[in-house]
Amino acid sequence: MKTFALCDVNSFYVSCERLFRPELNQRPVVVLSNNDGCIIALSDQAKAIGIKMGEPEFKVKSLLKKHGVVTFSSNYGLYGDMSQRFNWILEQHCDQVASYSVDESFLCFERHAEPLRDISLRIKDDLWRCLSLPVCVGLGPSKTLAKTANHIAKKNKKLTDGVVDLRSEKARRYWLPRIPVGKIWGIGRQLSQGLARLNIHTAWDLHEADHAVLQRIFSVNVERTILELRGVSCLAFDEVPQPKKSILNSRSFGHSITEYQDLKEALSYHVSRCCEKLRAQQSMARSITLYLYAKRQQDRYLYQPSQTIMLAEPSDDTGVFIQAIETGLQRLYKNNEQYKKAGILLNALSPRKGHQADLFNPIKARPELMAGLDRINQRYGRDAVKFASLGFDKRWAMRANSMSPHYTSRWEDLIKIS
DNA sequence: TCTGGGGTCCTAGGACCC
DNA sequence: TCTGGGGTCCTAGGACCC
Repeated sequence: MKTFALCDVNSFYVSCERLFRPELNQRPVVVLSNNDGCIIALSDQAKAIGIKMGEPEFKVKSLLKKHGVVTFSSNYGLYGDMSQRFNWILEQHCDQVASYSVDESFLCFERHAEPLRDISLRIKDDLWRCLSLPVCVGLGPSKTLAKTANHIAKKNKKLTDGVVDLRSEKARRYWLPRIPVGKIWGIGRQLSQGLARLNIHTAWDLHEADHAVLQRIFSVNVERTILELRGVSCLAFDEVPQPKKSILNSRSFGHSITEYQDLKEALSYHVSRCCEKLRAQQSMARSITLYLYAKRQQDRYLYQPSQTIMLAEPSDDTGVFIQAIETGLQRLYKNNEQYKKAGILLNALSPRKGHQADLFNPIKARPELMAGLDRINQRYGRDAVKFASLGFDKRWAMRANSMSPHYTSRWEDLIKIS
């Protein structure tokens, strides 16, 4: 019998910052999103003050100040590196580890000598001892139950010691009626409201519901969730990450932008990042979409034009896509518009291997040039070599006013002990 | 004045075909 | 006044996740 475990780091970004600033361990700490916009990670102490996940920073500025909350801009270099180390430790305890996101991984146990609760507790101790990362572990016969168990462990750290096991019917009968249906993986706000109209309020109510009927009313996903709650595993383990089916890169600007040239530089930057990811997973793309965002009002962009361009054949050459930007941007650009954000989406991806060139419409591919570009930039840092259309002053650069050092990934940021 | 970014999957609807 | 049925493919948009 297979058992899934979900290991999830508590307040991951905050915990990464605290590793190098242990004096902050009992203090309220928050981490801001890109552009120092929203709060995307909070310590328990910050939650206790009443700060909420996802809130814009400017709205709680006075609260942060009043309680002396320590604020960080997000430092993705650091978090990415810590995430790798997190997985290395997990791999020492289980030979099947699948990273699900930067701060959580699924483990799959099929044969194990010890009780899984003991293994889970040891994983937890090891992560704390080696990386100062506090985690909770959820166990279950399906991924959804493992996720749910993890949620329960987080909400009841003292009672459960950070490990909850939902493999037995008895445990499910006890816990599922205590979980609001909206806390189940895959049930968001809309679905919770729809389910409430059918008098389904808790995870147990959903567990008991008729899956075929709910499939017709909602979708196959809801049906799958119900089966998973009953312990029938429907979601694959996916140890090897599947290649992405679309690749997106976008950023809000530090200040609004009106000039064509600045937009072109920003879009060229995003295309460069997208193409790097594309080549890293050995894919080619045939479709590129440019997005511009202008004027915000009450939670949404008023004006959000986009242009999709289909190439004659798939490519992974940054230069080819930069040319496409020019075409797209000329169609999109409006004089005097205040642009807030721009992005690039690559779609219609296919594996590079086995790619067949168009006999009648050849596009000059330069695989050696692109490979060289990637090698140089990996070694000497991002954009050590770049296309001229990226420009040189990054007038659109985002704000990041309280970034911590790149302790683990830049020589000059190494901690010095004197 | 100030509101993140990167993904996946599903569904509905239109175009098109026989 | 009356106007089929079935299928595929593509796109846009929404819901959800972290």
